[in-house]
Amino acid sequence: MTTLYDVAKLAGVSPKTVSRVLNESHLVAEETRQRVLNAIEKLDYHPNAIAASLKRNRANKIGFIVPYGSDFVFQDPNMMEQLRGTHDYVSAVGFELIVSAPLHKKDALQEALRLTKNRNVDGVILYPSYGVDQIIKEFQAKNLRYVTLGICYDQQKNNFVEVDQTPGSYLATKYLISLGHQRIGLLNKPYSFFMVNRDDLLNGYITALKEGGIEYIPSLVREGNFTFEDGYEKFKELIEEHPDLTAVICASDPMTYGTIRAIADLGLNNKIHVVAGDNLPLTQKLFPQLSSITNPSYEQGRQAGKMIVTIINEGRELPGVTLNTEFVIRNMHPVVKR
Amino acid sequence: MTTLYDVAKLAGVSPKTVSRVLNESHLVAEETRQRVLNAIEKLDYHPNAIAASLKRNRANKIGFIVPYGSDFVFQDPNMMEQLRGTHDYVSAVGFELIVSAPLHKKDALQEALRLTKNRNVDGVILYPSYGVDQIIKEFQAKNLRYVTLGICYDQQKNNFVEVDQTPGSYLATKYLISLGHQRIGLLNKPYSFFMVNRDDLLNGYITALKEGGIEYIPSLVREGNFTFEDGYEKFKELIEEHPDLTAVICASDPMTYGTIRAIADLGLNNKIHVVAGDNLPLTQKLFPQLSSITNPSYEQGRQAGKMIVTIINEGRELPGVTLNTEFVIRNMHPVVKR
DNA sequence: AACGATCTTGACACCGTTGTCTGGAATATG
DNA sequence: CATATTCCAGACAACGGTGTCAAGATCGTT
Repeated sequence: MTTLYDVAKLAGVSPKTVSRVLNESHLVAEETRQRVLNAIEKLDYHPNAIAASLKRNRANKIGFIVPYGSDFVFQDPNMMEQLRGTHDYVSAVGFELIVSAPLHKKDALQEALRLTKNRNVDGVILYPSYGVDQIIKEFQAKNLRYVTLGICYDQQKNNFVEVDQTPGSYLATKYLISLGHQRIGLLNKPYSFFMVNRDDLLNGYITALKEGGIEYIPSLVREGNFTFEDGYEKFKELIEEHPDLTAVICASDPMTYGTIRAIADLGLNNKIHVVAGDNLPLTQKLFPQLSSITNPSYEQGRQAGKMIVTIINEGRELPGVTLNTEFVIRNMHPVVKR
Repeated sequence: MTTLYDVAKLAGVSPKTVSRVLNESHLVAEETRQRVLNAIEKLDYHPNAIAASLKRNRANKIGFIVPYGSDFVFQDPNMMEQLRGTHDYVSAVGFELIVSAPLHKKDALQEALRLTKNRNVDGVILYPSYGVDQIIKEFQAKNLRYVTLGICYDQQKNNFVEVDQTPGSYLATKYLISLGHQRIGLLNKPYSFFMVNRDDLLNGYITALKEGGIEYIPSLVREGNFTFEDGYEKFKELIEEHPDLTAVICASDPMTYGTIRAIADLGLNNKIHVVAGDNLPLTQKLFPQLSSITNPSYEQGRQAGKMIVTIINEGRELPGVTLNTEFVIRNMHPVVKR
């Protein structure tokens, strides 16, 4: 392969000058610059990114670490939206995106550490899961670059992009109440999962109930792990214990799909008012009639990408960002009360 | 950061010996090896992958290039399955996966070349699209490592993982005929899109019709670009021109979703027998009643990953691989004839 | 004309590994 | 016991760029 030296020789300049043309071009005379550019063109020269990385101690790569099997990573549409947001931002500013899902779940976070420590990436974005709260202590101790996505752990003051779901669930519940619903289920996100003292989704729900003068019945709330299967199972539990249920709010779109499937299987079509959880493009296409809490997944990923890049470039931690949820009404949904 | 030299000093050996311990450990005495390993542990040493890459001229990275905007890449579930297959294989053999979708579509393939030429990746997997047939000429001319995914271009003898969809569409059509269907639509993949002289999906369909003694009516076949939107539009066109249609075979799952939505919007629920195109996990969950052509997406991605890694390791081209489709009957689907 | 400031360029070392080559010690062979 | 072979370890250079420093050329200023 042709190197900087070949270009330098052809252009009759020093290697350093070629390097300058490739980088800080204002420090080189225009006439020289053109000579170098011609040589580059003639030789079809492409700078070796690895050599530059070694000298600069910069990989120009971001790791997107998902501590689940790849069957989750690449199948959860919500996660893909976040990944997409990250991809778009970091690639716009010259970083490559390395996606890593562990083959063995327990190795996931060690893999994140390894990637960072051996300089494969300049920093990582960590998807929430059990154990992340522990691993970020290591990142902090070793002064490594990271951002947590979707959540702020208790020991974090910085480096997170979280979402406050209070407004979305509050508005959704309000809306259902305004339609006359009295028994409203909530398929919540897993509280224990996050290891943080916060349950925004539930709080918005409770507040709205209170304002509507409706009793809060804890057994109307079930936790699920965001998956289709959990949506399916938990809804069945819910409707079994509360046959008078007329509406349900889902914490995620896959859970929404599971709920809809359960409703169909139980012959309850058009009997339950379902509110979706993420407002993903796919869901809007599949079920255009569903009102939905909006989860700013794409923006979350984008912000996380922006944050990690800034942290890397500025060499310091950054205060966390909190995004908000909203609620979108799609009136095509039949309103049925039993 | 600690380097090889620090470890060498602490262990009382030469840097090269540490390097040997990290790589070809059989050339070093067991007692020495332990001393080095202890030093590595004590210093929490992590080898600098970039330095090794520079010396070895190996990035240990694979590029997965999708010449569409990220809105396609990360939203098409079929593509994600392929990506997942690639991820699982390459990460199992020690490669990182770099996912790259261009921000501006026209730059996509140049980006693939750039990534490869500047040694960011050792090779790329190219998703089919306009222009790929041109770009692989450059890869071939420069002796760069690549694999095409899902298709074999005319000038290719090697380095592809294609899928022969003849069996799937043949069996699907046969099955529909056996149920008594006479007017069977086909929402085909885009023929022109691929720039190759082959339309396996159509051929299987035509063969089955012929065997069933049913006339092949070209206007029952519409091409779509795999998307939800195309499924929706093309089905509407189809049913408008052929109101006697009773069944339709879709080339992809997103097109299947579009078709199902169109059917619902037209009030034709349970009047059209739909055969899905990919047999994706998500589709099985959403619409468990659908029979489906199986598209070995995951396996395709996996094979492509295996192929590019082998090509890189052995330094030579590899004969292409052809995967087959099948057909899965799910009998829950109502059979309605009009 | 002398001087300093600015612009432009190059020499050189270095980033942190690994490949090549060499050599001594240990072991096997005749 | 001499020699060949194998095993183990180190010296050195190299991968292909970039940072630092220094220096010559050019220009403006007094």
